[in-house]
Amino acid sequence: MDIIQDLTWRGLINQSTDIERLKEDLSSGMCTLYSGFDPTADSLHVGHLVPLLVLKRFQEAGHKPITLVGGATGMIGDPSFKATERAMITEETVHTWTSKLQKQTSQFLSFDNGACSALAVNNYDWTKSMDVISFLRDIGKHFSVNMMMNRESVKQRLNRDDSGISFTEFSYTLLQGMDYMELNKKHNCTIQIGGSDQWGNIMSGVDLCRRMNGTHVHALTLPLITKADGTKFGKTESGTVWLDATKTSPYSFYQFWMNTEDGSVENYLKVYTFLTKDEIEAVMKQQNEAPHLRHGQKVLAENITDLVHGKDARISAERITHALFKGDLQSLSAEDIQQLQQDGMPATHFKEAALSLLDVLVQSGIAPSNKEGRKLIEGNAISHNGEKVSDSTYTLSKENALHGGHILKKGKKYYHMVTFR
RNA sequence: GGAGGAAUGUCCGAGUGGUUAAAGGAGACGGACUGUAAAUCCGUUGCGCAAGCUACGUAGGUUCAAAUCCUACUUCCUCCA
Repeated sequence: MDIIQDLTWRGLINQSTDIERLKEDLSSGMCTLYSGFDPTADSLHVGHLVPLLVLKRFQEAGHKPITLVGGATGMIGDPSFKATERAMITEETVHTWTSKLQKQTSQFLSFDNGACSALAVNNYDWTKSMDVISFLRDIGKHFSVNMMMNRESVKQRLNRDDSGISFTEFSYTLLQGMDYMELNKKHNCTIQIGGSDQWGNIMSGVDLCRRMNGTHVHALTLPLITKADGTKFGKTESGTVWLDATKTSPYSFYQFWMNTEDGSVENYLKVYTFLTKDEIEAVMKQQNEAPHLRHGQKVLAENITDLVHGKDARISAERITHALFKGDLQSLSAEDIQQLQQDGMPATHFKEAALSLLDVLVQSGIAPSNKEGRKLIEGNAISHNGEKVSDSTYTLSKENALHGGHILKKGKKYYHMVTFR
């Protein structure tokens, strides 16, 4: 199975310029491809993982991947399919975020792989020194405003009667086009991949390469990952699922995948793991025979957590999971409790010797306010070391601890460890 | 620069002087059922134990009473030989 067949089978191809010619180019030797990541936050999230892993797939198939971080484009803001103008981010913040993303994107690729070694670039490097006149004359002349306005990605900004678009954001696509042209010229990069929302921006680059470099280059977009019911993917109770371990702990990350609904498991296995077709079919066979065992979810969570956080972190996450969901909390040993804390289970330590349950809930962030906390307790949503508690004057202290720790559960699956002085 | 229009809770969106902590929807959270699934059903969804407090772009004003009226400001949208 060649790389395109593999990607097709995984459902990873949404749109491409000339798939036949792309196949030819890929089979006739090493190709260079890139994908860009703009600093819109201080970390990437699970959505970004898709293009990142596709770069890896290409590298494993013998091609050269380039990760581009948008030190320049991040200052402008991509308007594609955004309902409103983005608030400006300060230059300093963009620089900080850019360097964080650079590290993150690099962890998935091999930079020591002979001709196929990955390359990491920052579009700030070739954009910062460009002057206005050159930009307008050399780049701007190749873009038709009429065509730009016809793009689906900016239509809602142009047509809605309560929003608009600034010249700044409208020009974004020129910068991304320039990136592709630049990488094509310097590194003979001939493929750009990105999410399906990036089609317009990628085409800007394809056109610019043709006009300025006289080269034929490819565009390949990946589908937007959604849940089985078509709703947005990548969010949990606590928000976005980040790749940064300090923002989303490996345990929460692992749990996110464990909670995948049955209808999406196969799709996610194809998109997010490097398991082969045969392996995935075997997993799905088991899954379909006994869905309640959640075999598919386990394989999924295990593979992705390994990839993003490493094996040790994954094993820790599994230990926590096993202790909390599989066993009887009361039977945990003192070592188990210690291990849970080391493994990174959400935890809060109090300097006091004892506190009421309500105070603990609020001060540890399990409940956002006293009122919420009371509601949870009265609503029978809180368990302490495995026992439901519905009395808000209940007090936690050394006396009712379990080997020095208190395991609180909110709802069905949110666990939090609390310890006292 | 001129003329007109808009700004409401997490989001969308109703509301044009009092019964409005603000309809409806989405989302979120909790409960039941389950398999840490989906679907379904029920409840909650500004803060406060409470009295009460704070909220409808910002700052003032009118009034017994304002999200609703007036003034200024800010931001956005539409049109202009």
